Amino acid sequence: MANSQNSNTMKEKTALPTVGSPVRGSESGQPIMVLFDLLGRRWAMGILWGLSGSNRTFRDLQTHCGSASPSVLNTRLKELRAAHLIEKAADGYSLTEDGRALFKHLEPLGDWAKDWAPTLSNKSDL
Amino acid sequence: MANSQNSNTMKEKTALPTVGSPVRGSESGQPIMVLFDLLGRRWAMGILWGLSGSNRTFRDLQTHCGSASPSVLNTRLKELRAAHLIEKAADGYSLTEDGRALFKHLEPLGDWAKDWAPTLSNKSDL
DNA sequence: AAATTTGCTACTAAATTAGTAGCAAAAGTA
DNA sequence: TACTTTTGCTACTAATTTAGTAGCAAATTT
Repeated sequence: MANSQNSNTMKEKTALPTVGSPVRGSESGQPIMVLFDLLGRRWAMGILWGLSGSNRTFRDLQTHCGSASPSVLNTRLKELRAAHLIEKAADGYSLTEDGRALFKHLEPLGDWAKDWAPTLSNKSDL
Repeated sequence: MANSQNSNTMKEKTALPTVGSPVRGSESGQPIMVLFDLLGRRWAMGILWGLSGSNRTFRDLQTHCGSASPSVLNTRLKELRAAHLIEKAADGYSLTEDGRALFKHLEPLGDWAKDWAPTLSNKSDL
């Protein structure tokens, strides 16, 4: 299959967030904001979530992520790889050590969200 | 000042994420994805972060959030209020109980990010 | 009662994402 | 070996979201 991505194929418009530089959503360039910029991009967290269970191929991720268009999915995969949160394994994409560590912190949010989410429909007053 | 926002002034195009319905970034409508959709929107996490220290007025948030344009900031504030994560107090916007609980889970990410972020510049190979 | 500050709304431009089509390399099959 | 299917993308246009600027009315301060 076409693994045509060599080191400098990424002709992105969107800069990868880096420490010390202003990122989308913050001028500070503080680590937490860099992280938030990255994770805030569409499908980013969904990908991490999807890979937490098992490795997945591109096509696999595509269907798992509902309807993610290949262009966005691929862009996000590149970014997450550049951020060393995911990597390519023999059987598809997988979380790196860093990615797994991050997921550990993200996971509790899932449980919290289960309690929180229902209140949206109930208390909703806007 | 103009508190012209009565219950149904929100003529948004973007739907507020709710449980059970597909959200941006996921078709599942699972709580965690609803949360991610909400938090993933530009400035959302930055606002929570900003309010975690102290209450802030609209204008205050604007400067704190770097350069957030009033339109986006206001949209986000409405969404976060609808999600019961923030609310209006006498001295500006503040986190609700839910918001504070969520922040408790988000906070550790800040520490983790401090260790992770530097590796971006070092290991970067894309 | 001015002057200033606050909390927005409105509008246009720029950036990001969605969505569809398609193709070359790899893998599987006969 | 030749053929078929699957995988991993790239390219392109349309739709949606965000940025950015201007401005105004209510509240607050002087």
